[in-house]
Amino acid sequence: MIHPSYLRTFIELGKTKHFTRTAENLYMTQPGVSQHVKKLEQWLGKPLLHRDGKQFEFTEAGEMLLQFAQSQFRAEQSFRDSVHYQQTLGGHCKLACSGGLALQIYPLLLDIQQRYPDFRFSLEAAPERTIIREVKSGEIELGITSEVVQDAAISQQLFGSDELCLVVPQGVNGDWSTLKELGFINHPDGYQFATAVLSSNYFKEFSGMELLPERGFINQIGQILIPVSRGIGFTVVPRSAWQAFELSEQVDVVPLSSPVQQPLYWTHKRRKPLPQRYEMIIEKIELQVQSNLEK
Amino acid sequence: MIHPSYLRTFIELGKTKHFTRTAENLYMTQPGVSQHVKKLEQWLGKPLLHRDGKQFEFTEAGEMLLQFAQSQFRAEQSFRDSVHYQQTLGGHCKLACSGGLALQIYPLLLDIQQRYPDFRFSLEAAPERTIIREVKSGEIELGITSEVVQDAAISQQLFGSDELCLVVPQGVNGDWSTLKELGFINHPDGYQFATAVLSSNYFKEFSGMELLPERGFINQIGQILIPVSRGIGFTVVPRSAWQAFELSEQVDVVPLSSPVQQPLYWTHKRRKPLPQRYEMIIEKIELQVQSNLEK
DNA sequence: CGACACCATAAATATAAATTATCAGAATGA
DNA sequence: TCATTCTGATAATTTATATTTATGGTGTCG
Repeated sequence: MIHPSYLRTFIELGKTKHFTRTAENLYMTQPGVSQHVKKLEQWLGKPLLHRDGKQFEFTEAGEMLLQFAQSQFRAEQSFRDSVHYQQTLGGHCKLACSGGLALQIYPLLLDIQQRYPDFRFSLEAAPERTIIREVKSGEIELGITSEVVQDAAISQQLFGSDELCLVVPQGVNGDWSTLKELGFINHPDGYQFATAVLSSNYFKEFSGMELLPERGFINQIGQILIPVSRGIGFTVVPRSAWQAFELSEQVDVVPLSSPVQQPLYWTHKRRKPLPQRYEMIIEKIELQVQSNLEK
Repeated sequence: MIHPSYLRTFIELGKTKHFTRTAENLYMTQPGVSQHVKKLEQWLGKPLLHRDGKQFEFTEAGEMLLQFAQSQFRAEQSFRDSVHYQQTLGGHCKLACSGGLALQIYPLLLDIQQRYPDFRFSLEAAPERTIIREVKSGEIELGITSEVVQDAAISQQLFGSDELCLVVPQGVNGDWSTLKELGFINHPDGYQFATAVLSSNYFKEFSGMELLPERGFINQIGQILIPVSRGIGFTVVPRSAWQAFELSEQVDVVPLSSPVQQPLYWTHKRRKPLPQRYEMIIEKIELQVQSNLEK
């Protein structure tokens, strides 16, 4: 890319149409202006001036370069302005969370965007492991996870919890034998969730997920409970996922003797403080999660 | 403005997130990368990296700079492309001519623009002197004039002519005494035109415009002939202006014993060859002017 | 705990840009 | 018409800038 001071010189030459006066205005010497123009011509590979002795006119390329140079300087100016103006009610926010939470959170984000159109949101529904990986890589800036991440590069804050629900087809009881017969509907976090719930509520019978027949796998949050509602199997999902299921009355939630709370952590890079624009989002999401617990 | 090579380095750092590897990829040394980043930070007045020992993350300003730098490079690339691609069927064409011709020419330009939307036209209707001045200053690139300009910076080519018409109210004869009684309706080129026509057709009686009463002055081409149509005075305009007058049947054109042809010259800067994009325009206008003569 | 990987800093060197000095052509004015 | 002034181009020199080399400190991993 060309040295911008050459462009500045050329812009001034466009105004004065006079080498010597250009030099004076820019506090340089006349040969400097000549050399700048020559550099620009070498760079573009085209003459910028029709020269006729000491007279000159701008060529087509010259006129175009004037336009371009000015646009580059304007772009720089507006960039510097935007850097110095801290944008707290706008900007690109990149988040990721579980599918169940995503269904609840997305409307909140849209509300914000409607009120403050300078916001732009990317919300990804993804499994825990993916979220953690993407936070570490910087693809997303703020994740919501339930796992505690053992990584010095990651910082986490507990802000709420989501109860894990054992969901069975309508009218089915929660006996171990029934569950074993039904079989398990798996999803990206299925093994982790099921292990947590079954090991503490069926500690006598449960001895590992490998012994339960897996009846299917689905990674669309809206669809995990469909096979359950049709009597095909049982599964374990966060309460938020069950609440978000449109046919929630066609499945039953088995009351658990020892409920399992799934903690919710804000998860982001430790060394990179979250930009201010996340403040409002965090506040709204925490409110939403608290209201879930009260139901 | 900042040296672009710093930006290039920063872009590479954005890709590698690694000083040493950035240096290798750009065939420079590691301290060079550090110094480039430092220069950029001094320039912006904000840190670009959250540093933590040898680890780092981009700050908000850093992310913004990455975006900006890439957009600057893209802009430069597309500029260079556009310079090397000769645009013959598009671009900004700046023309000026008399009002009468403007009325005829403007539809031609709009036809062209409809077919080739990359064109952009500025057509100014102006008096001769204005046209010449603006061609010299570069405000317009191509003018149509009737005068021969004695100026080494201007180049002209004869391409047609427009007949000057002595226009009187309907039913009025062209006797000198009648004209003198009617009085003159003046316009920007009125004295010049009238002097040319009257001195060669009324050479016995005519002895200067000062002796004719001036009944009005108007610089809108569509309105010059209105006072004439109402019997208020006579005037002299190019045939193109009379043809363009919507009430042309409400005025009479006096047949002249010695018709006066107004030459039409393409007028532009001598040292600045007309860009190719004017080719089609010139062709169309010349055709139009020739068809005027045949009427 | 030692070896290595990584980035920062300072000094030295290399590169690039500015100025000075000078020339040549064109406009200006007596 | 001819000297004078004004303007821009070029070459050589100086100055400024950027890059590299050398080195140091810190964190990481086996």
